[in-house]
Amino acid sequence: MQTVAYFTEWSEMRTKKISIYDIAQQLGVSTSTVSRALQNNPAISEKVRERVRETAEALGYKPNLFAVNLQRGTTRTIGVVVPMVSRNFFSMAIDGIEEAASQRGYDVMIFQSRNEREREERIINSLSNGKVDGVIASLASDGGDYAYYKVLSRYGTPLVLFDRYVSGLEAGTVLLDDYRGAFDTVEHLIDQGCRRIYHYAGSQQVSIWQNRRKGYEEALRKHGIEPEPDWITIGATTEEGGYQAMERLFASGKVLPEAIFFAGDYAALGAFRSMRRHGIRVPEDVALAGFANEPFCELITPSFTSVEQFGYRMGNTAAQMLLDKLDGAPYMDVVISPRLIVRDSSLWAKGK
Amino acid sequence: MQTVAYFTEWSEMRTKKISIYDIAQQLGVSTSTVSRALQNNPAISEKVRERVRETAEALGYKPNLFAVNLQRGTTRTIGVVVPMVSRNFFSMAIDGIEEAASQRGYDVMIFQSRNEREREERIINSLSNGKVDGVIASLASDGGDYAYYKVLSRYGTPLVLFDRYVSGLEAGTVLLDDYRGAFDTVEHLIDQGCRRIYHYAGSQQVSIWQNRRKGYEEALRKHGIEPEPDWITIGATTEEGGYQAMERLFASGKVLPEAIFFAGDYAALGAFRSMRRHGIRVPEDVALAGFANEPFCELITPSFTSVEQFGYRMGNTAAQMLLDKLDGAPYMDVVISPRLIVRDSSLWAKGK
DNA sequence: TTTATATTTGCAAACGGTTGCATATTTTAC
DNA sequence: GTAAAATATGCAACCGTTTGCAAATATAAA
Repeated sequence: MQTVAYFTEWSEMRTKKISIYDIAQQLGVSTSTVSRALQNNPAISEKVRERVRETAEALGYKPNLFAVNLQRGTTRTIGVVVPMVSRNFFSMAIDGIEEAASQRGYDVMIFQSRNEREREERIINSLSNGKVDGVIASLASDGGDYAYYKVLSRYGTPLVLFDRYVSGLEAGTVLLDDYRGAFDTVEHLIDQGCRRIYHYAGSQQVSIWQNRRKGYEEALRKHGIEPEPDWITIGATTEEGGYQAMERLFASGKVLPEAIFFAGDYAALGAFRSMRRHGIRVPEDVALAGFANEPFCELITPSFTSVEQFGYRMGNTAAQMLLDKLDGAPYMDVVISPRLIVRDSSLWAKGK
Repeated sequence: MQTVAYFTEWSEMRTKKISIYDIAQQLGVSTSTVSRALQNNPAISEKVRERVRETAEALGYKPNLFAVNLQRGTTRTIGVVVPMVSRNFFSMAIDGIEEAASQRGYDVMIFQSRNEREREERIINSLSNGKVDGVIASLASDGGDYAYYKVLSRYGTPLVLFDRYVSGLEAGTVLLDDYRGAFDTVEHLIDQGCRRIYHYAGSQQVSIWQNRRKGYEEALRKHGIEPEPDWITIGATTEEGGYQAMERLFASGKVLPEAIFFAGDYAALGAFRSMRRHGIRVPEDVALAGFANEPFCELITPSFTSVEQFGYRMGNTAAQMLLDKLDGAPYMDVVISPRLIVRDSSLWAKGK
């Protein structure tokens, strides 16, 4: 008969889920004994514990995590919210997070905000229902009001922000010293003899772009150079953004700067392409430095000077901090020092 | 008093989790009514449903997912197991998976096998306890016995394999036509006039490296070239692996090939570095082609010929397939066609 | 008004574990 | 041999929802 055939097939396919009840029954003990035995509770005699373990193994028992979580109110899972997993910096950070988490018996859930506020808000909201024990996030870049992050602290879900952050949130932070990275880079360009140094910056709503800009400005001032307003362009730190900005500069007919410091490598790449199209040489005509040390920086010709952000380290540190917090430790604010990596694209002096 | 102070502070920090019980109490109805109302069950009068919704909103109610999951036996979460999230191909795939999943209301958990069998086995085992509704995986590369994947089907957890797979598993697959990608690449090299074409291959335990090798061999044979055994080197498809292999070739003093087809871009990169160290020009002396179309391929000089794998598409398709399977659809086997992208590194003819 | 029929709601049993407390059993001490 | 202490196990409540079934209330038909 049809039904029987179906049933047979089905029951062959998957073995019934077995619970502590099944073990208890088989051994003629209570479920509490089984539960305790499985947790190695010394209240249960070694003999019984051993037999329970054996039958559990034999039956292929796996605890139902939802029952456990429901009871314990904890998930041993952390949520990670990043703009985009496929950006090298973030995938490195996730690598570091995953490593720390798995080492300490936690799982990792990944969510992408795709730099959209609304999406990030949905994610954070869905994360506040106990799905995860804690959250690590790098904010979406379009700035504004991040009040929705407060639902996390309201529901007692710890939060660690890395890379991009905003003040006023109850959270631990793992930040890069963006100011310093920018400062060092610009000072290096000045060392090369450049004085008219432009800056391509990201949205000033976001901490990291703000700080890089400040570092840029103050490095100039330290060396007696007052940056003029039109030396700074604000735009998306994407290849497209950099390309368009450069094209506009060419179209304007203005004299080119001696160097440009880009707040991101991809923007630098876009601008570089535009320069090449116009026959401008790097670094001989214009020196160029980026930020993030994307893998392509050392491979492109000329290789790009950039700032290493230590993504793996940042992610790993953020995860450690979150897990420590879950163990009762207080929040911390960690600042990681970036490293300027000088390559060909900024060696203006040499080009002379 | 200390204790009181603590308590006050604490109670200010986090509001008590509120449950349907609280709503029920406030409204003087039963929890079943609330539960049904929240699910828009028509058995509950519109009036009551409305009031329940309102108070739920007012109280900031969020359902406890563990209770729901425990009851329903489903998690709306899928697990993803990849060798390494920071490899471009995989982070693109994860991007695609996350997109498909979030669109259909699923969450994504990420696990890294780091190409270690033992680690992968632990992950798969932990995934079979109902933590996720289904699994998408790309196998760890050190080959061998993948029997541990069978626990998934035994527990009724659907599985979709992408990129790297192994036969004999009950699973859907999303694969690249690696054979075709290799075949096209090698034929292109032959077009360029190369005949002594070497191949740097990955572990022959793994489907993708096997197929790329086959594609290589058959393309040669099609054009009347019989590949000699020492034309093929097997090793890790990493920068280091490629570099070392190339150094060994130099050390051997043998005559260089006209072209080398690498099973991976990073291996090609390593070999390229070795060549540069020895003053060998690409493509004039030796043409070179890789596989994966890593972002650096188009940026390096000379730009690298490679094969695009459509990571985002593969991940997205795998996720769609898994979610369809969860909705009762059957497994499928999808094969995606790669695209050869010819760049400077393989233009041997031009170099002549 | 009474009875039959819808329409609403509540009771209580799951789901699969954990754990405080009581009970039963064994061991030790007197 | 009995009381006290230590050890080993079980009972039952609980975590927060869902849902089959019964009960209560409202509506319609007779």
